[in-house]
Parts: sequence; C-alpha cells; structure tokens
Amino acid sequence: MIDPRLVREAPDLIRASQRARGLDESTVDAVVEADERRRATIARYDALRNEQKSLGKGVATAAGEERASLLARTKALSTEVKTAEAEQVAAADRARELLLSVPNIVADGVPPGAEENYVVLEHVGAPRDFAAEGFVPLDHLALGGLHKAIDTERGAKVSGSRFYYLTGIGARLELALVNLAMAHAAEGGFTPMIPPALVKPRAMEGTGFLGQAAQDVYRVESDDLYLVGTSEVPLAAYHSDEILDVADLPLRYAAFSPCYRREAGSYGRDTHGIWRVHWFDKVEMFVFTRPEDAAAEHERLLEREKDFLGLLELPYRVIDTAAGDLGLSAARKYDIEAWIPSREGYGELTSTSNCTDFQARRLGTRMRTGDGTAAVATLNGTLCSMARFIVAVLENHQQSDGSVRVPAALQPYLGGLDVLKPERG
RNA sequence: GGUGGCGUGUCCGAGCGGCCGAAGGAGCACGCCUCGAAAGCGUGUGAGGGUGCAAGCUCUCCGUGGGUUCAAAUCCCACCGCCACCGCCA
Repeated sequence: MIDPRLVREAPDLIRASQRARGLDESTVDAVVEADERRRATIARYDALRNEQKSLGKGVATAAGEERASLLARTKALSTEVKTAEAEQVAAADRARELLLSVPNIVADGVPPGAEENYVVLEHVGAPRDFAAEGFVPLDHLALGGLHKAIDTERGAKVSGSRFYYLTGIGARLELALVNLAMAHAAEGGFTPMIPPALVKPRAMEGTGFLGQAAQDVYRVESDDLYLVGTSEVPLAAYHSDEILDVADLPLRYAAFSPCYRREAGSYGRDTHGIWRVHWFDKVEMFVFTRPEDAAAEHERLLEREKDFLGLLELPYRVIDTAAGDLGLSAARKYDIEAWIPSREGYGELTSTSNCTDFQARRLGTRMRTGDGTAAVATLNGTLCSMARFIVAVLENHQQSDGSVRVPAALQPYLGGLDVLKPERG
C-alpha cells in the first residue's frame, strides 16, 4: 500500500507512476474522492460520538425528570451514532480497497513502459562459442538424462506436467547449490532461515500476491492456506505487526524453501525440461531497512547475486526492469539473466526488488524512530533458484564428451568432485 | 479430536458496567546527586485516525467479530490463539 498521505499531498506523483507502468490514471481520481468521503464521515461520526459520551456521563448523576430527558436524547443519539459509524466504516473500507489497488510508486530512473523497454546495465563474462570448440551443446534435459540427474517423465507420471525428480548427481547438485548459497548469504551477514511454505491469507495479501498474481498461487481450500511461490512471503510476514528498533536495522535474512507456482497462462511456454516448473526450491534473501537506505541495500543485494553467479562461473547480463513489468509491490527491479546455450539467449536466473515501504505498510512492520514510528522498507532478491541454476550449470559447463565441469567454488560441496561424468548404460 | 484454564500497554501485572487509555511494578529516556558509575530521588514514557499554521481539541483500539445497554476492558455469543491434561499419530 502506498503512503495514504500521497493521495492528498502528491496525487500527481501517483499519476506519473501509473503512467510509467502503463496503467489507468483515472483510478487516482477515484482514490482521492474516496479519501475525501472517508474524512467527511469520520468528522460526522466523531462529533456524534463525542456528544453521546459527554451526555452519557451525565446520566449517571442525574435524577428524576432531568434523567428522563437525558435518556430520551441519548437513546436517539445511540441510533444516530450507529448509523454514522456504519457509514464511516463503509467509507473507510472503500477508500482502503481503492488504495490497496494502487501499485507501488515507480522509483526514479526506472525505464518507463512495457516489458520490452528494459535496459541492459551490463554484461559479465562471455557466452561460450561451441562452434569454435567443435561440438554442438546438449540441452539440460539431454545432459540430465546422460547423467541420470533429471527425470521429468516420472515427474509427470506421479505429479503431472512441469514436475520432475532430481536423482543421483542431480539431487546432490541441488544440495551443493543450497549449501553454497547459504554459505554465501551467511558471509554477507544474512541470517539463515527455514520458513513455513504454507501461509495464511494475511501473509499472502500483505506481500501483494493476491492481486494480479492470484491466479498463479496454489490455495489449500480445506484449511484456508496458501502454498508460497517464494519465501519472500513468510520472510516479509515474519515481522508483521511489529515495531522494530531502528538501531536493529538492517535485518538481513536468507531463507531456503520450496516454491510453488501454478504457471497459469503459460501453457505451452518453456515446456521442455525444468526451466519453468510448478515446484522448485530456492534460497532467497530478504532485508528490512530504513527507507532512506533501501536504494543502497538494493545495490548490495544485486552485488551478492552477481557474486554468486560469478562463483558458478556463469556468463550473464543485468537488466533494469521496465516499469510495466514491475510487480505490484516493487518500485524497482533488477534481473540477472544467464546465458543459456540451448535457448541461444539469456534467461532469468535471479531477480531483486526494492519494495520501499509498500509491503511493510500492508504488513504493519514499522520502526521506532526518534519521533514516532514509520513503515520500514523491504527488499528481496533471489540467491539461487535450484532448477534454473542446475540448467545453467549443466549447459554452460558441459564438455564435448557429455561430462560437466564443476566450478571450483562448488567442488567442496560435492566432496571434491571436479567433473561430472555421464552414467554408463 | 476431548476437557479445563487463560488472552490488558515494551514486559510483568491490577482492573465494582459510567470518573479506565487503563492502578502498581519493571524496563527505557531525561534531570538531580557523583571524580565517574551503581544505588537513590524527580519527571516523562502506547498506537492509529480526524481537525488545526501551531498549541490544542477530538475519535478509535484491553485476542478477533457480533450482541445486550443511554453507556462495555468489565455482561452474553461465536471464532482464533496460548497453556495444561487425555486421546491419536510420529
């Protein structure tokens, strides 16, 4: 939720943000109008309630005729107060509902417009020239078969399309990546966390996943719970309804959890292999900090992600996502896309968003400052999403004989293994 | 799943239906004292909204949602959560 004060004090700022995202500016007018109505009903209710309270106190001491007439008046007031309260609540609900529908204010410098308007900030490393090396690279599914590491057929048999089993070295590879990622996070001052992957509606709502993104979320109807699509959800909600001491900020967490996504509306897209799946595991970073430090913290998260791809010796590019492609909560988002040989292009491996105080306001996460309280800023960033990193590692480090070179940083987590050799038979 | 108990401010802990946003204590902040500190003494110390240049005035919040009443932290109902014991499962 954006700062309600903006509605009165800077509606043009909201309009500009809507425009950058390619959204309707007229919703701002509706929000302003609802806010005016809300305030008017509050004034009316307050006045009536004040009269009721002050007269009510007189009832206790009054006697005889005076008491009778007081009672008559207060009885009438009682009804009026109830009506006014109902109106006030309705107006407040309406105003809040509209306010909640407004996405976060786009940060300065974000490229405006739709998805394709992203800006490439930098390229790191160069894609391998397999032609020059004299062989045609295999895709990750072929490599996964060769190494008996990925089994999508049985995944489909047991759970349906877009499910898979990681087997043997595939499973070991995931565990190694998890441990490397967690170590890399701890080194950066992030507290390791293992959060619940099933959350209440409040947590889902507060993080902004029940709006446009609702169709992508698995819901467990029998218990009114949701399967999270990212541990950003349980991490963001971790400090909900809490007032944090500003001296404790920033709070940095790194969580390992499964992620579940319905992928509604992506039928037929990326159906090959485990690039786009309904479930994967992920190590995610999350930060609570002061709003004035959020932009700098965002750069830190990006650096940590870049370093991690560096450890895995993957060639990649960094993009500054266009306003129209930002989620509800994000003011700015950087994606890291690694070169994926089988796609003959770059594919998204990580994403880091600065949500400023947008999520925190919904979740009731505040900080105590010298003079009062204020919503904190929240940021999130992928450190390692297992399925896609496995794809990237297998494809980028494959050799002409089908073996796969293990990056030095990963070797200690695979018992010193430096090359994955195809299984025989 | 069953039975019983409990849910109050940062924490502990009081609270006859009106004078309770709420006693008392702890903690914290500031001041006094001290060479400095501790102790001691004094003062202050919840959040959110409306209105106002401001001082201020005012409304809401005592797990959540309903109800009774002129008036509810206080009475009634439902739900949620916590604790204990029993059952069940690991």
